[in-house]
Amino acid sequence: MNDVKARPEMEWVKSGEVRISDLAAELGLTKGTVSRALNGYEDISKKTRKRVMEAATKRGYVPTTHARRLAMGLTETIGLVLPPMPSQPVNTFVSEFINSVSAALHLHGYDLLVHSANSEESEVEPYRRLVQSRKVDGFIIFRTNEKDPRVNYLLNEGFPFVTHGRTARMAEHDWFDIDGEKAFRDATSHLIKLGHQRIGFVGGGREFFSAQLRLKGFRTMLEESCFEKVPSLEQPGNLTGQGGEIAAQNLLKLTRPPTAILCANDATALGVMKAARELGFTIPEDPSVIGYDGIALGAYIDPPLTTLTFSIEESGKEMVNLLMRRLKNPDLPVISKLASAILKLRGSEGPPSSIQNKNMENCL
Amino acid sequence: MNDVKARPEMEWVKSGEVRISDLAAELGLTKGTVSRALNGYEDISKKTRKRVMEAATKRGYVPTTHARRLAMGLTETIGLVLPPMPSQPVNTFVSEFINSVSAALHLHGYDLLVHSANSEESEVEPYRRLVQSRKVDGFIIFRTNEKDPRVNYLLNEGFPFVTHGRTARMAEHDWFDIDGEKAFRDATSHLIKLGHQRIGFVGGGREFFSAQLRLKGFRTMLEESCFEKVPSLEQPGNLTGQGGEIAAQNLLKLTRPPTAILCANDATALGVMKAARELGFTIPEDPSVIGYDGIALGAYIDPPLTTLTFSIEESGKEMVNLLMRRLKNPDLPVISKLASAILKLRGSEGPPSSIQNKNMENCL
DNA sequence: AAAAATACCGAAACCGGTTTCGAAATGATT
DNA sequence: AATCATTTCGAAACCGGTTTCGGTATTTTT
Repeated sequence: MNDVKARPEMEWVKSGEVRISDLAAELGLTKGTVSRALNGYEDISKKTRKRVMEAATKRGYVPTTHARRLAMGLTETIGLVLPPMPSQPVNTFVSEFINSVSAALHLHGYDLLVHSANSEESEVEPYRRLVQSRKVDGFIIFRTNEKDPRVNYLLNEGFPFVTHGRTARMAEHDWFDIDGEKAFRDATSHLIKLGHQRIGFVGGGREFFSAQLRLKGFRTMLEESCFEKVPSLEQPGNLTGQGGEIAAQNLLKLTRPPTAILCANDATALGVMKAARELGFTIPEDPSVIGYDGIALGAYIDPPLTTLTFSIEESGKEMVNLLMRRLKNPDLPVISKLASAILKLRGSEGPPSSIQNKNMENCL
Repeated sequence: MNDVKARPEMEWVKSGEVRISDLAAELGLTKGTVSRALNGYEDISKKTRKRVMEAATKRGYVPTTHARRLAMGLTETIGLVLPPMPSQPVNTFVSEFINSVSAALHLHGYDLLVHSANSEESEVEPYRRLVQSRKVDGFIIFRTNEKDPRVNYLLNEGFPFVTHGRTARMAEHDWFDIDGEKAFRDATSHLIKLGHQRIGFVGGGREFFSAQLRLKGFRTMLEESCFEKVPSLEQPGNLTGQGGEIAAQNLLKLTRPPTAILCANDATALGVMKAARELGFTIPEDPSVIGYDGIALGAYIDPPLTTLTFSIEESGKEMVNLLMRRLKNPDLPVISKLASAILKLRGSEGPPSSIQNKNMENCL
């Protein structure tokens, strides 16, 4: 082992102060050689490589990110823009999702840049800025709308991204989604099997594709079971507790109120439960309530909220996989992945208190 | 207006493709001149500056971030490392906080880099990596422990950061915190005024400084009101619903159970309420329950959860202010800011069902 | 009108890495 | 031993900006 002559001023206390040129000078090599040694090029002798590696670890050399990225022409960073939040968000999806995405990206050596949307400007503005300043290599988009300006912009720009949720142009971009339609078919079927004959539905805004798909699942299952359509049992909502309250009031004041209410998400379901209580109804006997999202808090209320749940962890991982694939080869065909939600029975649903009609096998 | 001769190939469709050298060539200037013109240097004539600016906007020139940062020797990025999350978080603090911090940083031209902590490695490892690779200029830290390795590392490294929450070394670093002690004095006082004589407390882990301060506030107010100390009324918790359940079982099985239970956070309170229900107790008559965090969903449960709430928005803003100040001048003296929580009465507390002793003015 | 001051811009170094290219040193071949 | 192939490394260009310095061209001063 050839011991390098120790310098008198051995003050490498602070980390991150040693540059590649320092290493090179210390070893009597050039920057280029050190760089190649560190990056596993084949044209470096074993001996030199070893010397370089040892010196690097000893001195705690870590390449300066910006320099490396500039030289290599990439950012190794993925952008995630938080959509404007309701003043009081109800579910923890966002933080769990960020956590999962960040962890998955890290495995690939990527960083996560989180921006917040300024509600005063256009929805695509943050994306435009991020693209133009070349701060990111791609985007993770969630909470998609059917006609999504962000998707339009990025598609037009030819910039890589993956969405959580489908859009009208889903054939043109990679996406990951939960099969909300199937989820709501399942939930509806579950209620029908319990004996419910009148099932209400509280939806989300028309702009949310996912909410539309959930409604579709609900309708499909009713049709398959030969239920007649009752438009008044389908109430619009807005994915918030307040929306749920209003919708529930409308539903429960009907001359023949539903014996079960399916909600587009858990926040809505909580609003429904609150309104139902205030109107003197008792859950789950009358009416049953089912939500969607699987929020942890649902387990602590009375009765515990039955809900459709899915793995946010998995969502993040899968989306990162899709995005990494896209970045490696931009010309690959578009792919997508559909995961399913599972019905988590917790107690806010049950058989209807009075089984009015026993003619359940309508159309079988 | 001197119109630049239009080029035949006007295909600047894709944004982000024009470099400063392109601009310079087009204008017959040098890179340096264009750069100075764009950055408001005084040694550029009005005419040239105008020409440059117009060409820049016309061509949609945006400087490449990494190049600029490398040249200027800064990252304009702040790091935020997500602490390992409970598998099912109940509150939305993290997402709201990220949102607020990100927005505030953006106003200063800074980006937010979010990392997730790998639970297998040391808590400081992500910080070390971020520091060494020079990816960030500073950190936002939250959920501090009394003895916090992250704080120790960064202080030792002399690296800028601000914490949300105090630490044992709070005299050495900038911090922002909610005055949990005062908050719990207020809440305790409120319960005493309602007539409660036996008040239980469910705390957080000893490692969380904030939880300790809340306990202190509780004790202080009891002392001031000349209540005798009853150790069994102080239960440990872990800031989760499960912890609340266990603690509540212990409290409510006492021969003389408390008529009110103060909880270190809302998740705990939810657990307490659940356990109380299951044991046949009725809130708020017996016992009253108060939480801390102000989670939005607390308004939808039955009864709505009375809680101590504070502005996460403000927290984020203030922390960014503190950090920006520190970055501008690292040698400034340490400062801190304490904000207060307010008691949001929603219905889970009230007078005790049986006012046992009327000797309320104990020591006044 | 000559000298001095000022305005304005070009040239070049620099930030800290990566990568290409070619040359020197070493080893293999005949 | 001369020739050719390999191994190994240095030199230099490059990524895309910023900033310092110095030199004309233009004004202002005397």
